[in-house]
Amino acid sequence: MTQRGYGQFCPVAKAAEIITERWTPLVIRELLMGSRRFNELRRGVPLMSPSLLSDRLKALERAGIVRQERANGHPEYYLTSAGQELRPVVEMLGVWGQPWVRSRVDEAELDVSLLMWDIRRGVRRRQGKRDGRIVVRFEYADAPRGKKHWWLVLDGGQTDLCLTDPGYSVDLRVVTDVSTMTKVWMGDIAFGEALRARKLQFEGPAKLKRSFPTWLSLSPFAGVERPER
Amino acid sequence: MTQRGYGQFCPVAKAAEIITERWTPLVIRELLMGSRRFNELRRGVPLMSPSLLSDRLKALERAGIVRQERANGHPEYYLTSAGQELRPVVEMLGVWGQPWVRSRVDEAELDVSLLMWDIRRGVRRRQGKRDGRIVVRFEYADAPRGKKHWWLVLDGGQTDLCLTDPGYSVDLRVVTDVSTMTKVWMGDIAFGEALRARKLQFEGPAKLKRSFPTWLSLSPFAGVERPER
DNA sequence: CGGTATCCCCCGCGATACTG
DNA sequence: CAGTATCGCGGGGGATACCG
Repeated sequence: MTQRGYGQFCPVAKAAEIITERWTPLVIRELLMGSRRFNELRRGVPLMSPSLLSDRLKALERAGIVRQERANGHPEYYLTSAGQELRPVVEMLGVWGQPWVRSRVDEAELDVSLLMWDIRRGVRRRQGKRDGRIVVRFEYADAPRGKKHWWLVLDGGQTDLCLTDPGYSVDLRVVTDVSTMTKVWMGDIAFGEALRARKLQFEGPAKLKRSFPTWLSLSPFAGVERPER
Repeated sequence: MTQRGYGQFCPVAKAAEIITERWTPLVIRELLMGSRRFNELRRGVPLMSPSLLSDRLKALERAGIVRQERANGHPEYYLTSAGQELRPVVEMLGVWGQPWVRSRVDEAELDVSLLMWDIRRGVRRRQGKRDGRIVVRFEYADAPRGKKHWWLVLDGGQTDLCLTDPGYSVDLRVVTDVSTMTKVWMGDIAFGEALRARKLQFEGPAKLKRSFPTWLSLSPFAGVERPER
């Protein structure tokens, strides 16, 4: 954004100088979503180069938005209170963007890894605790080689995501395609709707099939009303 | 911002692709503030080149945020309803930025023209109607040559701003410096405070002096609470 | 007044490799 | 895992002039 500033004292301008730099809103989004570690942040913005992420984190630190801390030897990035106050800004951005997104579901932007990473993050943990380990296997026929099969392992409140068979027996199989699962996660189509249209199939115990949609949490913007444009 | 997009389907990313491009938030701010004509917009973002402004307006039109219309022969730019829905975003940006601005009042960013333009826009019109024409002369000793004296002419609900004596008799003289007037307008210091500190002086009928602060409207963010950072 | 056209610089950022 | 280092290019955007 060649951010030399706008030369204006207006608060909108001053705020924009910092947080509307390229990638920065997305980095803040990741931090707001709870990502802490460098590579964790990277997974949320996979197309951003590591050096640029590093630059941005430093810029945000200088701006008083981010603070780096060490947790058992590892650096972690936290939002300061000033950073947390950006939540409404990012939220409004997403709320505004939701109808826009709906109008064009760009196939080129479908990204299984990103989707699965979001799903992993959103899983409501409590479920895992009640029923011991649960292993869900996602199968995307249309995903690129090496990204077709995903294992989501819920165990004792912890959630792991694997691209290689962790060896546990699979409790639930979800067979679908990237586009459908993305739309479901985005709130564009309802879970049951996808099932009925046979765009998404389930295999497993009835009880698990019933509870699955309750602990698979959708995008934070899935519920936003989307009036026609 | 080299806006090739972020390659993400997330609504925050999609929204950011459009409205966090360089200058765009400020252009939207100007439109939200009621600017309609091309050169009127330019005055709000004086450091932006006209070709770039033109580009951005077209991009915003393509994005469905702005619509160009012709009013008695002259092109005017309006926010569509999608564009108007950006008000909370820009507002939150300003509210967030206000404390940041306070911490550094960058002298280099003081701009009399911008300030006077903002003041002109904010003047509550009704006053002019009641009392016929009112001419206020602003005198900034520290302003650059040719920008020291400003005439604000309120006449029949219309407000004009001149850099050359329009010839009318002056009803009220305001003598101050750019930094002080900017701080007052930003809500950093109260009007009375500036008066008491003799950083700002008045000359004119007592009645007008009393009413002046009531129809000189301050920055939309003047009232925002600014906790220490 | 309301923009276009052009030119060119510069640096942001993408790519890739590498290190502690 | 958590970043740095380096390099090169592309094009964004600043400056300026000009046109309808």
